[in-house]
Amino acid sequence: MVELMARQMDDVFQALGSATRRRMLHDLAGGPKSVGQLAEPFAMSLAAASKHVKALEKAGMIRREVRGNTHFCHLDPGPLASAHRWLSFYESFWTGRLDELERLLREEKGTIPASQEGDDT
Amino acid sequence: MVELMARQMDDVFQALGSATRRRMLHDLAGGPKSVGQLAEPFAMSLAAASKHVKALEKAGMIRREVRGNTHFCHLDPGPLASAHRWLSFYESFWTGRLDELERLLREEKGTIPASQEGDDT
DNA sequence: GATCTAGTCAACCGATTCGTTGAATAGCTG
DNA sequence: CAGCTATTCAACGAATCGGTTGACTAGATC
Repeated sequence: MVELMARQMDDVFQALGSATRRRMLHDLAGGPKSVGQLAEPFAMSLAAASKHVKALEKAGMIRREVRGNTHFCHLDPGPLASAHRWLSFYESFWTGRLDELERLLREEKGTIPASQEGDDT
Repeated sequence: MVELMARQMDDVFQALGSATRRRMLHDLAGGPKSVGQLAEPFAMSLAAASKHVKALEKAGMIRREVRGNTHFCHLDPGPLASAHRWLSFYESFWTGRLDELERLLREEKGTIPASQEGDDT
């Protein structure tokens, strides 16, 4: 199941809404890193960086593997794929394929994807 | 120029980090809507909805056309395309094409001057 | 002109965010 | 054991967020 509920989508996009965390994800694309390694590029306390890691973890984009003293963070691309998929809905819009967009909108009238449904306040 | 600066990316992802605003974007995909029309699905004051619209506008995802009394909002897909493109960097990760990811990372070494630690195995 | 409608603005409030610091935990090392 | 390393946790403060209400502006309508 690739679709995430609205709440999880909130977490994912909110996590992505920080250059610090985007940079961390990017660094993680090169392979697993410890929290300390992730924190290194930034002029902030380790505790602050640790909170960013926690935010990414909460959003499901990081998987933590505690080995001895150090916590290794692995990138989990699932939520990124979900976000990408959510945005793809609008792809026909920026590629100019409005007919395709219209098809998507019509098709959707029957089945409501969770990623498009905002329910709470 | 498709790339946005980090600050603008922050605005875009932060704007997307709310189910309310995602719903507004989705409604806008069907065509331009007034602020009142965008606010209608939600159990919140018009002023609150207006703030959400402003957030989307600040992120560049909405274009406003004031005609007489009412403000018509048009979807501007540019920032969505940027976000989509940003996420595409990780696409090879979730499709399992790790070799492609590695190529992207290597290719990027030349173009990005930031203090990134090079750790090739 | 009076009034209704569409929307913004400013002030306010409670919750959350983003950073700090100092203390605590747990593993490694001499 | 003492002490270093890696990391979290708790408390705090400033800033921002998401909502409210009441006042305001501007266009439409009678």
